[in-house]
Amino acid sequence: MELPEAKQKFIEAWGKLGSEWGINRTMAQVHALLLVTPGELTTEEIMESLSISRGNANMTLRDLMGWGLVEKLHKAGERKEYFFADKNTWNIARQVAKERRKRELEPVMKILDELVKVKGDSKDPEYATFNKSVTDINKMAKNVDKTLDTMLKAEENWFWGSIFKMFK
Amino acid sequence: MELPEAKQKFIEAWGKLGSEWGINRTMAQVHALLLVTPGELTTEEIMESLSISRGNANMTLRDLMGWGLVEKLHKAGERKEYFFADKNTWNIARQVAKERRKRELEPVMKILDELVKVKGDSKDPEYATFNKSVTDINKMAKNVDKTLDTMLKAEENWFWGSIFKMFK
DNA sequence: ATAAACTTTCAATAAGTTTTGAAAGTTTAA
DNA sequence: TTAAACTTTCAAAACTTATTGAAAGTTTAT
Repeated sequence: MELPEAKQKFIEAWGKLGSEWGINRTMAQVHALLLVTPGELTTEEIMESLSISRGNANMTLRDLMGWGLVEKLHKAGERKEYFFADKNTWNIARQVAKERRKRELEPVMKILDELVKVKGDSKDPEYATFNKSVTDINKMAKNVDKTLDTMLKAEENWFWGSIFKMFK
Repeated sequence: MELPEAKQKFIEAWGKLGSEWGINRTMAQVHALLLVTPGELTTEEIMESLSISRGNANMTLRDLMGWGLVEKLHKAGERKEYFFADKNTWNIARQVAKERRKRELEPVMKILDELVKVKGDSKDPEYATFNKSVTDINKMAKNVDKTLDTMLKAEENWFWGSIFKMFK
């Protein structure tokens, strides 16, 4: 397989995975493009390379910056803005984990905390079932949250090293 | 908060979380409904309870069974089919992890394995950048895969216990 | 065999999401 | 200032996904 075809495949695969995980396909593709590009790209080049409109490119880049996955660069004496992605895979994973925790896990945990407090007659199967499910899910959410917290602070080698020592 | 309202909130929250993670909202809601229901429900009751059509209920229940999260039950002397969810949170998490690994992680890993093999001139920044990103992501995918594998085989207490001992 | 009780299918439609592109806005150099 | 070079916005259109509901299919009891 030649390099340009391989890049194309990578961009497609990343886009598909993104869309299966609730991330807009184009956003994942722009990210993938920047990951396999040495240096920076202009909006123009991204539009061209992925055949997307100016508006789409602009919004997608904005979102990617909002996720902390892409940064802008101004070159001295140039009008254009250049974009590049942090290419450290562990940083990417942490950044995504951090954002999703904030945007999705935290709101759900807040609701679960409320629901765990709901009082009722524990002889009533309706109540007992509700309470058990909510309590169990709440515990799991807290475990996930703690683990993410550790991950966010961890160095990659230490993290996986610890995991595999444990699960040997 | 009263029980019916609390159930409603739980169903909504679960539906929202599902849709953010690439799982159809209705599917997550039906699952949530079954999680807070003692015993079983008929298609009719699910339709009624969530205000969805017969066709939608049927397909959603089929999907949930495909994910291994819900089972059918035939009661002796009755024509109707009854549905219930496994309420063990750890089983649910494992089941979801198992299916997503099969449906999403595995196909991507197959492509990454191909892309890692692509040859080129390592002096060429285009190639070097591509190769590094793909190789790094491939390694991370393999780490995730191994961890999931451990999780699938693990007992809940042991799993979290090990994780927290490590990350103390 | 028949019919009642139930389940499944799927074409049509609705709802939701993404993308476009032209117009408005901004910045910079001269 | 002005105008060129660039970025941002957003209403409309395209596309994607989810839902409906009626018709077809299946099962069971008689």
